Amino acid sequence: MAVEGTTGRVTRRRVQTRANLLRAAFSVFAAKGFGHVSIEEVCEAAGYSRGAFYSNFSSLDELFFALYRERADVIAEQVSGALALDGPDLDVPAAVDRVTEVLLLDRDWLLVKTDFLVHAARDPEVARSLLEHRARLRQAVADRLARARGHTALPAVLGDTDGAAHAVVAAYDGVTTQLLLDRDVEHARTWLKQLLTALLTDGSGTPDHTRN
Amino acid sequence: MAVEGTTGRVTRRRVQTRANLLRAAFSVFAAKGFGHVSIEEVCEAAGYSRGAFYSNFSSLDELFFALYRERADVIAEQVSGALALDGPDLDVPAAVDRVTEVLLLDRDWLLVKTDFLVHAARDPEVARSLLEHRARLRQAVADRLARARGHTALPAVLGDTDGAAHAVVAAYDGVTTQLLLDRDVEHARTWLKQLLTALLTDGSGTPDHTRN
DNA sequence: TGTATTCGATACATCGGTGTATCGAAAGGC
DNA sequence: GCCTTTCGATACACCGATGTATCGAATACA
Repeated sequence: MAVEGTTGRVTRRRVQTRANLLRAAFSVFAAKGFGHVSIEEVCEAAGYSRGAFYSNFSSLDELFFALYRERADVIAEQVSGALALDGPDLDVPAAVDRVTEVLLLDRDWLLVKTDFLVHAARDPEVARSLLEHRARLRQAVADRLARARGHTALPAVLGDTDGAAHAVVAAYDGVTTQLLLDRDVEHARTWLKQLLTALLTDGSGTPDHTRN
Repeated sequence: MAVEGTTGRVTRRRVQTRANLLRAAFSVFAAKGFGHVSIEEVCEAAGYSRGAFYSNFSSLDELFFALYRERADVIAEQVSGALALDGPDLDVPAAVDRVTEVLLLDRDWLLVKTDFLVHAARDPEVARSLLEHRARLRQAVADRLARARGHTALPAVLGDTDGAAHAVVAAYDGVTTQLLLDRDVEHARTWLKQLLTALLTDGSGTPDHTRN
């Protein structure tokens, strides 16, 4: 069944097991990667039988999708929060710091996120959904940049705030790729800050690199 | 068998079938993604039986790895070529154009490459190998930038040419991510050029964006 | 508390993929 | 051209995962 049209009954236990399955699935997906995970593995990790699984989801894809949406929404909120945190204008560098802190937090999430990316890259429908999600986040960045206009002049090459927001996302994606390989979160953070600084300002900052 | 220590005989047919298997595997991997591909599928696509497969490779992973290395080396050569193409100094923008052209050519390759990335992200051994490969490419970029020093001043935020090379790679990775989703190669190219320009110079360029 | 209903565990049939062993047929050396 | 060696196709046994059907247990509602 898995998909309910009408809510027959409220069922308290059900939401619990569903949550447990999702949580366990996250670990398993992060560890093995989507495509190398069986339904049974997820069930075992969660401490349920396959009966429970099929009662809540109709396929691994469905669970994976649900899992991604849930976590992605949480992250999006955190980012929006970090962006909106200070007053009506002011301090791009500080905002950069906060956002960087939030974005490069959990390696497991990056793994799952990348898995979802390659999944979306092969399914136009999923790709649309992911593009929209990215667009929303990017818009939040653009809005934030617009509010800071005048304090920090953007380089002309990127165009308006929208172009700059694109650049910010690209920088994030780029740093993510490297982080997935070298597993050095701290370095990734400081380096993302540098990159964003280079992109969003016209000069002066402090270098530091010499890494793999 | 699959792995030969001593070359018993030259065997002309063998190299042919091996090449055929690799070529077919590339298509299949690009279409379905590693982890959703069976040995049988590859064999069928190549027009061989599983006997041929096991005679040439010992596992799907081995084939995938061989496949990646082969293509990656080709790309690396092309990039190096594009970088070294003009005289002992001169014209960063032109080099950017050429490299951009080479890098964002084949979507299928980007798909396979990303699959390999997530694979490497979960296997430290593979990650090491991939990091080294990336380091070599990045070094080529750094060398090229060093040769252009004086013509175009780099922004101080990135540090030396090495830092700048890091930034170039990150920009490429970032644009790749977006391209995987929106499938717009032309836009990705022009945009990568913009990004690189923004990163490698201190000012003045021509904007153009308004995209998803 | 009783009872209708939902949830999830167990059992079963099935299917697709894997790896190996065997054997006929190509291909290279002479 | 013969004969040896290698390559790859076929056949087989096996396993793990899938999806469904059934049934007992847990839960909401009266």
